[in-house]
Amino acid sequence: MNIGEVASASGVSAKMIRRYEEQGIIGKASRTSSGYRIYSDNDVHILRFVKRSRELGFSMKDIKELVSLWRNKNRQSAKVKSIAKKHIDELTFKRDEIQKMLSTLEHLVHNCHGDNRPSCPIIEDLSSH
Amino acid sequence: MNIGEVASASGVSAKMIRRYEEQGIIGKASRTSSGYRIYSDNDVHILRFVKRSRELGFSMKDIKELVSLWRNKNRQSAKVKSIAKKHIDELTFKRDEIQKMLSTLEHLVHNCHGDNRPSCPIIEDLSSH
DNA sequence: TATTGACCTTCCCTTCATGGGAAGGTTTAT
DNA sequence: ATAAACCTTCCCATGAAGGGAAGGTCAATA
Repeated sequence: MNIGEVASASGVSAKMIRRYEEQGIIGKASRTSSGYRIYSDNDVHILRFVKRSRELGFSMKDIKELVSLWRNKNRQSAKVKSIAKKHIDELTFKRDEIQKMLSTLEHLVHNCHGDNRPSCPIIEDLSSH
Repeated sequence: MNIGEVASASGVSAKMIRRYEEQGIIGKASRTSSGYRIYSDNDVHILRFVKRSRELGFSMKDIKELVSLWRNKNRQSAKVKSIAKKHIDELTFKRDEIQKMLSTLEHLVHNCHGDNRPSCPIIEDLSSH
């Protein structure tokens, strides 16, 4: 398979496949005599793993480690679990930060008439802190 | 006040104050004969407005508009409200995406032994999608 | 066989908000 | 006078992705 084929088979763009190769997340693809990258079914599998990891919000740094644990038949599940736990903590923090913003904004929006007059609790909040 | 003084008075870094000026979010500061920027108390007020808006997660593009509405005594609160509503929708979407990731991850982590054996439902999820 | 279109290659730029740091000029206090 | 603490502009980095240019390759069709 060339890069376009493996891209549509995996759902990862050709652009990102080249970038993952640069970053050492996937191995360097072998090349045809004219320089085109060549891929196998196994590469599709790896790329799907990366894609699923991204969907769960893992950073590329974490994914690099997860891929290497995946390939390591002697891995300790404790290592995988600790990466996932740390990620859960980060996502929880982000979600809570967003929730705090939302609670404030919803309150302000609720109290704003939203008409053609200038009086506006949203602007008042922004200018009074 | 020079930029360092207005930075500590407003809580916005000198770096960002210069950038906001570049982006047209705040007006161009006047200068001393040697080129140093000069600020007034009113500039502190504007910078705090910007800072508070960032704390509520607004984009710089939105903030530019909010600042101009703030200054416009003939503004329509409906305009402010619509910016805030759109932002609420975006934050809600983000929060929900994160929540979906969290629900999956929490389930996986819960089922992972986290010991020195390789068997791991987290890795299995990632490699089976 | 020649052309054309669809692919591939690398390289650089853009996003978004922010920070780091270099090189050089200014102010202030000792 | 000198040193510390400022200021200036300019370029680079982050993280994950995309846009697009310039040029090479491949395959099908006229």
